[in-house]
Amino acid sequence: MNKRSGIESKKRILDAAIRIFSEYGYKGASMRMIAKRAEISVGGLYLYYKNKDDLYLTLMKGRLDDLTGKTREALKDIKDPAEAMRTFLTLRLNYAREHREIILALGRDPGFSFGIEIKKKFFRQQRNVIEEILKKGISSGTFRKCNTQEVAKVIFSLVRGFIVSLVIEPDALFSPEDCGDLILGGLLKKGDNYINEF
Amino acid sequence: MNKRSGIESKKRILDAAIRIFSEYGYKGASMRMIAKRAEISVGGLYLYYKNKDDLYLTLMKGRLDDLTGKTREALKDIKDPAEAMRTFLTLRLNYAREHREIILALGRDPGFSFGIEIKKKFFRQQRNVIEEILKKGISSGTFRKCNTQEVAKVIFSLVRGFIVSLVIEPDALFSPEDCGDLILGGLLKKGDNYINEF
Amino acid sequence: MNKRSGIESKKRILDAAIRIFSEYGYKGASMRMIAKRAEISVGGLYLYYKNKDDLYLTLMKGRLDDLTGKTREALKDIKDPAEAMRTFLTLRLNYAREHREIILALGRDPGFSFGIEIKKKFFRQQRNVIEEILKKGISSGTFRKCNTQEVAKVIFSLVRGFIVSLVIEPDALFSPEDCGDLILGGLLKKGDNYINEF
Amino acid sequence: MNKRSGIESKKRILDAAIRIFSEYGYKGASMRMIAKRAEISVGGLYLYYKNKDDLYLTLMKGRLDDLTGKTREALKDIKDPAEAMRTFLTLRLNYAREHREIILALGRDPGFSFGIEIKKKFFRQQRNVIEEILKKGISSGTFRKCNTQEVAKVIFSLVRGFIVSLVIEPDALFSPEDCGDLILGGLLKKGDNYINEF
DNA sequence: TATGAATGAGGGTTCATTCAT
DNA sequence: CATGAATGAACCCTCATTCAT
Repeated sequence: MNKRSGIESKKRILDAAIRIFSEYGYKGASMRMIAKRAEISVGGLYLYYKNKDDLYLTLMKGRLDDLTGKTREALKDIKDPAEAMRTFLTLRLNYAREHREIILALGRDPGFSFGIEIKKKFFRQQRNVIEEILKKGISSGTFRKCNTQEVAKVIFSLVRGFIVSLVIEPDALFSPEDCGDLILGGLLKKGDNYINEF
Repeated sequence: MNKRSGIESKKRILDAAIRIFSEYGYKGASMRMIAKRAEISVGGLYLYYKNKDDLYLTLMKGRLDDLTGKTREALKDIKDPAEAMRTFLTLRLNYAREHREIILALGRDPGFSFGIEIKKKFFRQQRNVIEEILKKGISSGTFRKCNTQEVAKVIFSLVRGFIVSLVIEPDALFSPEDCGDLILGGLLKKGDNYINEF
Repeated sequence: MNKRSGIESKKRILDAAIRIFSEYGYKGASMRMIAKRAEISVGGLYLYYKNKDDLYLTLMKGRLDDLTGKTREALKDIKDPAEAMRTFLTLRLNYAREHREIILALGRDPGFSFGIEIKKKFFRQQRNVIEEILKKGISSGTFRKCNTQEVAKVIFSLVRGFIVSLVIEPDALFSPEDCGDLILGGLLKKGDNYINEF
Repeated sequence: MNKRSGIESKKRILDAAIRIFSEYGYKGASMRMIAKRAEISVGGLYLYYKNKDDLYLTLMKGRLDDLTGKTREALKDIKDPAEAMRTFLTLRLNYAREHREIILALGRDPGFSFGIEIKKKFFRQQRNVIEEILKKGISSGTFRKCNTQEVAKVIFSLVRGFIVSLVIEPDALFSPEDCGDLILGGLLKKGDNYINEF
């Protein structure tokens, strides 16, 4: 029996869990797998987490709160809406790449309902951040008028899709710069009048 | 024992499977559930499909090929790149909404590696469609010059994200029109010169 | 895989279960033990019974109903209360001896609440049978007046104690005859006036 | 770490154990539960008792010896056999009610064989007490002649059944007085000659 | 072509017991 | 004396898969 501090074990488990969950999904991950990866016994897992759900939820909640915090932090001093949008995109996309596991686990089949609530909350927060940028951009005259709520959804979906690509086909990943260019400039040449009442 | 033609049974199973897989995910779905929904015996399933993987794969392959076909069909007579892009977006987004099951199953936890190949092929095809539109648009002078491969990825991610929303939070769904406006026109006001060398 | 009829398997399981439950108690018995004794696989158990509780309850309910039926049957044509009492005692005590398993399982720790209800119902029925005999005996003048409810409890406890002896110390078993003698005649010599207002 | 004397801890554990065992049965009780109730650590339990069995056995042995002592004490100065019988019954029944825990634990599923020995010894002692009363009663002419051994078993079973009622259905409890009346006087009216050669 | 009883590995979880501190 | 983290076997239960019918 390796004696370890409780705190250390808790962290080891969390680290192992994020890896396993992101690799196999909630259902596909087994407590035995997680225990092995955490180099702890099966029973040991239950010393720190009430059950599989608890482990999963704790995991998600913690990591998501972290990302939310980082997002707000990065944006708080940026005045220019276009730059803010680029920053958001860059931060979000890079974070996804660097913290593959959390983000992967996030997109995976939870299989139980409560888990979804935590995610929804997070998604709402993210969309709100985008919408705020849009509103500022419109009122400052930088952005055209648009349905901020809808456009926020579109941009958020874009980020979401990027994340899914992390799981399924990493070759589909794109650069934050190109993404920013598209979002800000659109496809059409300037002077083109195709766009409705944009 | 219900006497049925093999072909009919095969179809019944596929229909049942798509429903169950999309509702519970690959891991969460059980052969018993599928058998029950298909009104066939458990053993009967194995008469038509080697195993769970085989059933899942056959399912995906068939439905995805169908969607690919529909996409090419809808686009083949459209000349204007902007309209083609809007058509693609509309088709793809609506298809996702109308065939929830396939698309959900597609986005859900496969839990085994081979399934990914089929998906990747489909995704590649979809991206190619987008890229073709982009190239035509640029060469016809309608679209600005851009890295078509990268931008195709961005647009495809957007669609992909839309689909994930179907599972996780349907309130995040947006309209194909708003989406088309953003993609085509961008956020910035005309005349704005923020965009690099776009 | 041994192919057997469902009904046969169901019975085999019940037989195995009664043995295991009576030997180890509800908690002490494991589904694996029962499966092994029934010469079936663990999974097979669950083909016929939803879970451990279900198996236990089905078991108890069936056997208890059987005993209740037998009791009423044996008593229904006996007119003489003293003979009825002797018959009841003999039947009950012999049944306990011959169906050790059920009765043992009955007295054992259920560990879950619903099981108790079934037992209570059975016990109440048994006490009612006794009380009826007492009432008839009193009204016919054969028995002295007494608090029939209380005395029914005493006699029932006696039977209950006999049963417990089956588990714990079979040497403590006594003959139905001696038991009948005591209940009917008491310890005191005739003519003795010790008894209160009996 | 609470500093306590070994003796005090030992007692605390025993007190906790009796409560837990009587509430959940041997199998249903966990060492953790007992530790918590005793306000000691899990490991602490094993400082005083080799294992769960040891704890259980020590517990039973101690409490049973105590009851045996009390029984003998109460009876030693009573000359009249009828009164002695009433006293025994009253003492035993009340003790069961007042020390529910021990008695409950006693009647509960031991799940392992050694525990039975201790109980058997106790039961033998109790039966001997009854038999002595019977013998004295017969030789003094107060009681009819009877097979003392058998009748002792009957009476002891009665007590035993009373105890089981404590667990299963407390409504089935009866008063020591009514019980004494039945045992001493029987059901039949005086003058009745039904009883064999009693 | 079809059935469904049977299997057994593996899932989540608990718990008596040990041992470094 | 005392702690409580750690262990691992065993528990109940599920499920993909097989096969006699």
